[in-house]
Amino acid sequence: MPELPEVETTVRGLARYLDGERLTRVELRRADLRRPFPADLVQALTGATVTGLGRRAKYGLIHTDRGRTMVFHLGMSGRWRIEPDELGAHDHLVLETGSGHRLALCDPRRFGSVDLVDQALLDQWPTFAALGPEPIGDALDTVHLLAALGGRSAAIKTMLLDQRIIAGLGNIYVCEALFRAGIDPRKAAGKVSGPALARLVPAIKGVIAEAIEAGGSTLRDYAQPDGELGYFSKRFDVYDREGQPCTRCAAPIKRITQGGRSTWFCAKCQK
DNA sequence: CACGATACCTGTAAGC
DNA sequence: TGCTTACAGGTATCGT
Repeated sequence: MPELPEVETTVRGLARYLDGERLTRVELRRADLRRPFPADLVQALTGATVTGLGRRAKYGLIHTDRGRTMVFHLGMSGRWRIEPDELGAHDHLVLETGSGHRLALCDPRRFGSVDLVDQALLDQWPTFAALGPEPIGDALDTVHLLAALGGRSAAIKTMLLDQRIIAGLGNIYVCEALFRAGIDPRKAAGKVSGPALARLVPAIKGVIAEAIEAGGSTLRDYAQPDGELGYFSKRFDVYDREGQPCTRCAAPIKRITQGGRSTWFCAKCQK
């Protein structure tokens, strides 16, 4: 489910129910996701007031007035359910607010995670310290990509999924960005030309920004307990389109496996 | 160190 | 219909 745009949409949606709210009840319904929940999670959050929400890469941030931030990752299948009619087997963490809202972190595959981090130390938190620049904003530019990818022999597709190179790109948007930039996903990262990397930067920023915008435009769906989160509903150019015609040249889109994951691309448009 | 393979876990869809 | 297999939006870790 969630790549950066979906996490951003999720955080914006959660803010409407959590920002400024006191957490009156915190319930853990199992001991772990990918890792155990923090031992003091319930104690740390119960009675705390949410002072703001944020996002770093694919991590969502819920800041509290106790100086601690709940950091959540949605993994492959995670989402927050708003005002669920009833809780199911995959609703692992439940928050209730002073205004009477109830939110449940639902994650069937349990690849997600929840951590508690001192807000003042967030940037130094090892997980965050290792991340590359955000794909949107000024931090990502051609100079950074030239430096980060220079001399690397792994495929550009695989490198772009590495959160140390760029923080927040996932399989969908890497495939889409490489298509927009006209870059063969199989090409060694260090052999992608400067002009191609210069095309890649706006391709990445564009596809991410459009996806966030699309998510934001369907934010009202967020309030529906079983509603989808408003994923990039626009038709993808290549993702999950094996055998279908390229939107630019009509050649059939190909699917290959790289690093154990599917890559879709147009062999004619991407060199 | 760089890189590829594998593990984690459940649901869904396709194939036989 | 029922069983088996492949695959899914991510990340950490283990070999080589």
